[in-house]
Amino acid sequence: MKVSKAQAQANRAHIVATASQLFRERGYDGVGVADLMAAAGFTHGGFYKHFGSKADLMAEAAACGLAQSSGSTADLDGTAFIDRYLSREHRDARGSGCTLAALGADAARQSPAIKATFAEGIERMLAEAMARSGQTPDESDQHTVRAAKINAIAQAVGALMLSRACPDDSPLADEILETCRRDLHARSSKP
Amino acid sequence: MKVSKAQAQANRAHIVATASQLFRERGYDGVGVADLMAAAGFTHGGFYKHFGSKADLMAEAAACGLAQSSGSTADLDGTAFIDRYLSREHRDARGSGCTLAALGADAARQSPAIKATFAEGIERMLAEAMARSGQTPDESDQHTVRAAKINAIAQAVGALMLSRACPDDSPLADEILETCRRDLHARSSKP
DNA sequence: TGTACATCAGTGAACGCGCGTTCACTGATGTAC
DNA sequence: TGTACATCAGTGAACGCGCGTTCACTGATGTAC
Repeated sequence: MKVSKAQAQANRAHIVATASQLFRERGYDGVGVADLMAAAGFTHGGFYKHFGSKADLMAEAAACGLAQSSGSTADLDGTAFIDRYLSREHRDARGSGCTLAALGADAARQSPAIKATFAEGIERMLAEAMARSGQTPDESDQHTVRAAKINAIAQAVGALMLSRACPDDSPLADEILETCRRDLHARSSKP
Repeated sequence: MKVSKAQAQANRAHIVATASQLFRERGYDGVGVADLMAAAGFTHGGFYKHFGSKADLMAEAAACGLAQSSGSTADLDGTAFIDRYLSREHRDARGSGCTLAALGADAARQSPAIKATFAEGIERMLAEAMARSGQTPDESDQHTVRAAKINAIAQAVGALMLSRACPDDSPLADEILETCRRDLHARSSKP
């Protein structure tokens, strides 16, 4: 049963979005092609009509996840972003959360193509963080602002990852989130 | 061919240490039992004379890696530790480097037993960081010092992970390391 | 101390299973006349 | 506009392969007499 060109394109996009979520939840090695296609509502055979290999999809899913997790928070200012990023809700919703924190460590073991996608994702998150903090972009202290954002992103991503590595009911998991949330607020208010 | 009790115990410890290194390099799903036993100098069949399952070994290897990566730097003061932790050498030597940065994201998808081991590892790294900074432990500002160390560890672990997620020759990979190194130095010198 | 036997760490073949990938087939879509 | 045919997204069986795990076997170690 063939399907219209527009439908096929929508199905493809849906597979990429589903994969992006499942990979964030279970890691690249934790999701099989058959798993993934079933989750998207298809049988596994059709996979190779859309993608050359699982690795190809991994690269596309990474790009999709990195674009979406930054885009969805573009409306927030710095303070609200920090609260949401380092919330228990975000920690417990890996599938719909930050791709950097969920798959950054996995990316380190993947192909240069995927690593390049992650580097672009970090640059985008950086650009958005700078836009969010409402700096005037007319000065040469851009350099200082960029450094501050790199520090903040590293701390936020690290805190989220470490919090997730703790058992679900661990007091340490909450302590890491709260401590870094307070510190990042203090840092962003007095530059 | 049987082997002396002492030798068997040494072999077991060697398998755990080898596993700890391989897991840090390739992730839990990236290393097979046969791989691992061959790397340790054995055939795969003997594995189950030492461990109940691969998951059991994963827990032991995590404990081993977390104990060793902190212990090996106990002699350094805060400044030297930061320089070593956020060096290119550490970034490029995942197998012998920090288990938190290499496997923290993987741990989030593993059993509560492994997560508990990681939480203990974070507590140990915290205790050592506090000892390293030479605070007098007689005050109730212990609380403030602990918060500062949590912030520093989150930032350092996040920076290392993000740097590793970038392509090998990426300027961003070095920039993240250098920026966070400078910031952590500034933070630790003026409390 | 010397001999006989039980133990058990390590070997290597074999197991079922799920993985990524391939393939012949289907049938609605899109195109040519 | 209507008819005939090529296209190709999606199906489901099948492929080889490597995984975690099991097992019968070996032979030096450790123990009992």
